Amino acid sequence: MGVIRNTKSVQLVTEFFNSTKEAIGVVDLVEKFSEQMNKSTIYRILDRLEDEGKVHAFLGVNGLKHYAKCKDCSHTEHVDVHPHFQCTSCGKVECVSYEISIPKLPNKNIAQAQLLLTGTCERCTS
Amino acid sequence: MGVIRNTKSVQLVTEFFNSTKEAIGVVDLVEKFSEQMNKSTIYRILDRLEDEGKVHAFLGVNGLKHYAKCKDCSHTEHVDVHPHFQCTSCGKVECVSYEISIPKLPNKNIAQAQLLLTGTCERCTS
DNA sequence: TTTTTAATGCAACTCAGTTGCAAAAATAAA
DNA sequence: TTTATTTTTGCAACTGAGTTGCATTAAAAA
Ligand SMILES: [Mn+2]
Ligand SMILES: [Mn+2]
Ligand SMILES: [Zn+2]
Ligand SMILES: [Zn+2]
Repeated sequence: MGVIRNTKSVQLVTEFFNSTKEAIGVVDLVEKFSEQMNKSTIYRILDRLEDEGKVHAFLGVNGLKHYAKCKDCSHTEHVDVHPHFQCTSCGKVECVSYEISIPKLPNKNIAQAQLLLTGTCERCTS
Repeated sequence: MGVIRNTKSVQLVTEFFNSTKEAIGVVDLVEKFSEQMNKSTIYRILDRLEDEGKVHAFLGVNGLKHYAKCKDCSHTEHVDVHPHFQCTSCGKVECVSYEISIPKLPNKNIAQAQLLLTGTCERCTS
């Protein structure tokens, strides 16, 4: 497909995802890079990185799109079905290393499962 | 809290939820009742029904809010932690009777788990 | 360097969801 | 039943995430 070009903006976003294990919501990303690049550019870069298998996306509790770096994914093989955790206190969102057991349902063909866990993180759990 | 008033609009929405087991997205609801009531009214009625425990809400794959009737919930006790299924072919969305096993994570206090299953439903599975 | 093709900025747009406020309807009080 | 009180509704305008068309700019290829 599209050969992703190594632009200044792509570099910045890529570097950011390499520097953190946490997931980040689009709003924060747009804000974070508001001085470096346009809103549309971020959305488009995220799209590209996503279908290249560099990052993966999921929705937080509020339905806001979040992104995090992929570990062992590629454009052709997107092995990224793990739960995500969102702290209702500090807002931190992260990937959870845990195998989701996909329930078998009669007469249904379940292709994917998205599990979103909410609660309080290590820092916020008193 | 607020004593929910038995208006014509509330009746219509309530009757609808009593008539189906499927979940329905807000867009479809707004469309369905577009001749009977205003968009804002639907959203407000859904809010009220939700915190009265009459219906429960969750987000579909696209992040669109969906509603379905509650089985054993009340205002004080909202026992509604089951998975939801969304057919990627016909768009049907429904509640799944299946116990979600909430993973224990070290130093995290997990309060809630939302599981969204996607695939093809009975009718769409050839 | 020149040519080709992809990426960007910008501004305008879409669409789900919200809000303030005056009018209408439901319930409570008289 | 009539009147007073409180909730609900319609409407129109707004918010905020995400998208789009198009002209310009920057990468990569030739
Ligand atoms: Mn993840
Ligand atoms: Mn349900
Ligand atoms: Zn936290
Ligand atoms: Zn189907």
